[in-house]
Amino acid sequence: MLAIGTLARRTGTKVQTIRYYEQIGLMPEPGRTAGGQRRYGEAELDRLAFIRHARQLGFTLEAIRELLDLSDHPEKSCQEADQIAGRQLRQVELRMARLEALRTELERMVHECSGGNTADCRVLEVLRDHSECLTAHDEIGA
Amino acid sequence: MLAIGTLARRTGTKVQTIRYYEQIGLMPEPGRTAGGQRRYGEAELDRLAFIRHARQLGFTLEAIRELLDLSDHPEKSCQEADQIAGRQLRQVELRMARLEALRTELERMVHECSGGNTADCRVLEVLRDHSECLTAHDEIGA
DNA sequence: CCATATTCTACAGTGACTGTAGATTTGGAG
DNA sequence: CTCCAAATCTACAGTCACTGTAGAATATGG
Repeated sequence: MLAIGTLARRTGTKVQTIRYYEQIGLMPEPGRTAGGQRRYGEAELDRLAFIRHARQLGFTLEAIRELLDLSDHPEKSCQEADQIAGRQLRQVELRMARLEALRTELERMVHECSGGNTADCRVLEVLRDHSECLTAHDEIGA
Repeated sequence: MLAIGTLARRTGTKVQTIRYYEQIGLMPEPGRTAGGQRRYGEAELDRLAFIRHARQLGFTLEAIRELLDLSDHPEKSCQEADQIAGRQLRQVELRMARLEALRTELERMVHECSGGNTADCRVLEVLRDHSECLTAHDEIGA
């Protein structure tokens, strides 16, 4: 029987995060000791590891909820899981493309800055005038 | 004199976002009509455009606050602005490296999925067992 | 003058946690 | 068995950068 702290250490999760997952229904309500502390088994450890790994791959908790549901029903078609992963892949590719545009622009800003005073700072100048940008970077939160 | 909606349209910002920027002190309190509606001038338009552009480049509002402060004092050294931009560049590069690792892993997952049922779905299998990953992807929120 | 569009304030909600306060429980040493 | 420090408990507020909502007031064109 594993205490919540052990589970946390083994999966690289904060204790509060585990309780949060329980609260939103991603993790099941575990058994309790007489004193009211949570005790977990191996199944819960595996489930939490699954969740954390999916988070590391950038899946949202909603997507993870679906993946866990699929994983709980081995007779269901794999197609859905494949679609979720495919969607995630396309999102990652999109974010990379956007970041690439940002990188180019930032590099240019930094390299062109000659180090005088802010009156003719290249960094600030580019920020002031969008038309100086070579690449398009229209979305926020890329 | 520009109404808040005009400012919003011209800069691609939501009206509430402009009020939010005012609330946190990023935008100044503008003049008001007799009826209490906000009216802006060109200076505010420029300032908002600066903010939005910096947001598109991924700067946090805190970094933008510093950049605006530097921009307001043309006699200060450019060095600080350069450092902020450099920091942002390194962050973007880090995020790109992480996303690259994710992309590799997701691609592998999706391509190896043969389309049976979830019992032997490659996507779910990889999520279940971290050791199957070829690349390291340790940080969440990359 | 009136209808419609815009703006106002104030507050709650988002996602995915993280942090805090104050009380209780647990596990091991003596 | 007693004591103590570490871990855990609940409940709630805070983070970031917005976004959405309700209900009232204001502005504008016909």
